[in-house]
Amino acid sequence: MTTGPRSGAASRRLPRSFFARPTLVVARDLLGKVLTYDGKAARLVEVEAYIGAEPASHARSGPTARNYPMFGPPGFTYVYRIYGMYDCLNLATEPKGFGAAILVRGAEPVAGFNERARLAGPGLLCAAFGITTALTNVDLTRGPVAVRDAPQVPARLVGRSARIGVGDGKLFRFYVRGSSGVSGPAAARA
DNA sequence: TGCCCGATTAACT
DNA sequence: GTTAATCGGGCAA
Repeated sequence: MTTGPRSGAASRRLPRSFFARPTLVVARDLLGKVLTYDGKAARLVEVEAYIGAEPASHARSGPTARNYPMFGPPGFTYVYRIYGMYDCLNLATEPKGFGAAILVRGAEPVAGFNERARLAGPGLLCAAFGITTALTNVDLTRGPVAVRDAPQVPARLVGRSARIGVGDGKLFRFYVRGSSGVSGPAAARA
């Protein structure tokens, strides 16, 4: 996999307790962690938080056949299809009576991808991984999709901004400054 | 049952 | 900056 003293040993999955915290804290801490699925691995560099019944969230109208993982236990996936053609991966957070999840928007390839793989953008990331809505509501602590521990990104490299494609001014987007795995124009990566 | 539109992306002008 | 691709969810009727 990666180089380093224990390169062969796969790092451990993040435990349920990692996700069972306030969503904004989980979002910030997810930067630098490694998403794995189907022999592929990528370092997370851009995420967005969606918390409760705010208008921008799929949870705004309460639980439905699509969004129910947002209302379920922390540490499960929520995958939805957007514009009829792209899938987006979310990670449910917080033990709760309201819907909350983190949208995985960008990552840097670590292993298992071809050289041209592009993971900057939620639709592209899922397409590169092969993640589809069939993988919604799977347990990150036991299922085929996992998030593995890795060193925290230093605060000086963490950017925060409004969410992409969301009109409100909430600073719920977190990203790694300067990373090629961050979506959007250059200004959104600085 | 129909209509509108979206947590997107790429390919235009 | 604008628009097409493409379709299921949510709400009005």
